[in-house]
Amino acid sequence: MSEEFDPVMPMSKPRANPLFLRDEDLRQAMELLFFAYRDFTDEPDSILAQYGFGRAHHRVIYFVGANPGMSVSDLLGILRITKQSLSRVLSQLLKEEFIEQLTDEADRRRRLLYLTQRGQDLENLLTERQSKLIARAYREAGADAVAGFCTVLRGIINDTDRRRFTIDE
Amino acid sequence: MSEEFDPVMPMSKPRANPLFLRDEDLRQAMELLFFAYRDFTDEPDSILAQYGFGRAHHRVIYFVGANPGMSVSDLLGILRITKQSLSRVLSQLLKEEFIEQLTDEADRRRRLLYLTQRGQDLENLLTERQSKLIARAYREAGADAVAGFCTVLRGIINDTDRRRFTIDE
DNA sequence: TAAAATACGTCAGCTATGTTGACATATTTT
DNA sequence: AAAATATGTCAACATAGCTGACGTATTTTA
Repeated sequence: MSEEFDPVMPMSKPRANPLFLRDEDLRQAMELLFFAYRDFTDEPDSILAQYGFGRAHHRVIYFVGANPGMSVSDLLGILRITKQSLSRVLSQLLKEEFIEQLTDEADRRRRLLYLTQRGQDLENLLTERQSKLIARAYREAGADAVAGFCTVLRGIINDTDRRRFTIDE
Repeated sequence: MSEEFDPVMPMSKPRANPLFLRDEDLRQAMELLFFAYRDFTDEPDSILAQYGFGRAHHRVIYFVGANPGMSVSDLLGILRITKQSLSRVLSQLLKEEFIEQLTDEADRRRRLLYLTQRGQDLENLLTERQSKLIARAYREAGADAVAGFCTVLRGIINDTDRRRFTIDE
């Protein structure tokens, strides 16, 4: 039953050309994603904890910061969680004045979301930390690697959300 | 999207380094990671749900599958959760015979973890799905992009765990 | 214009997965 | 013999998902 694989899994670079994909290469990708995502969220998580917030609050703050005036249903579509789940964190953020919502006068059913100054400050703090991590990795890797990084990640994302990311720029 | 503020331009070296990192590029990276990780875990999550398992079970099954004979503390070190958290999922997996543990005869305090046939079957199913997603993205992106993808992700991972991924050319 | 659909919110309860802290047991190291 | 290590367990708690039911305001549609 035990396959006698290497316990520490030394992995090698995918070799060139006709892109022959070994199981090992694919496993490496999965582990890279696991470790990178774990470390990517680590520092924000500890900052948020000081505010009594969690990663769910971060997501809301991040996306509202990136898309000021987005509606609640826009946000639900991005996060892919239920409105009941969102409600819990959003209510907190509204109550503690990190986010404010204004009725859309063009469709008064809709509530448009904005960061308050407080929310903006927290967003800046969180994004700054993550930016530094990414920026360092980007600089060390170089422009070509960055392009490849983006290309592969886009390929992992479903067709619909992939359209959020244009290739040019 | 608002570009009225510019919280984090990496202050370091406006070098001959050709990599101009704009706030927008860094935000794109964060969003790519968010969406990719969300979609990467989506299909396994629904398979696991049919077994009454969650993502935590997947991690245990995955890493034990990749490192047969690893100890409980090895696993704790990778997952970075408390032993109490691990205990809950590990106990379930032992009880339902997806994992078995054998006492290490060289150090009888240690319990070495292995997948049972059942565990192996589930691991195969889950890994197969994720492999297909990654393989498609890899093939569409090409070998150079794949290399860049790995390089950047390695750069995001902390120094210690980064050593798991050696580029032995 | 009445009915249906949409956008949003809320109450209640459940599950999964993380946390601390305390304590126990077996085994190995000092 | 004492200390450190590896593992396990009990209890209590928090975060963040989920389903289902229901309510209200507003817009769209038949």
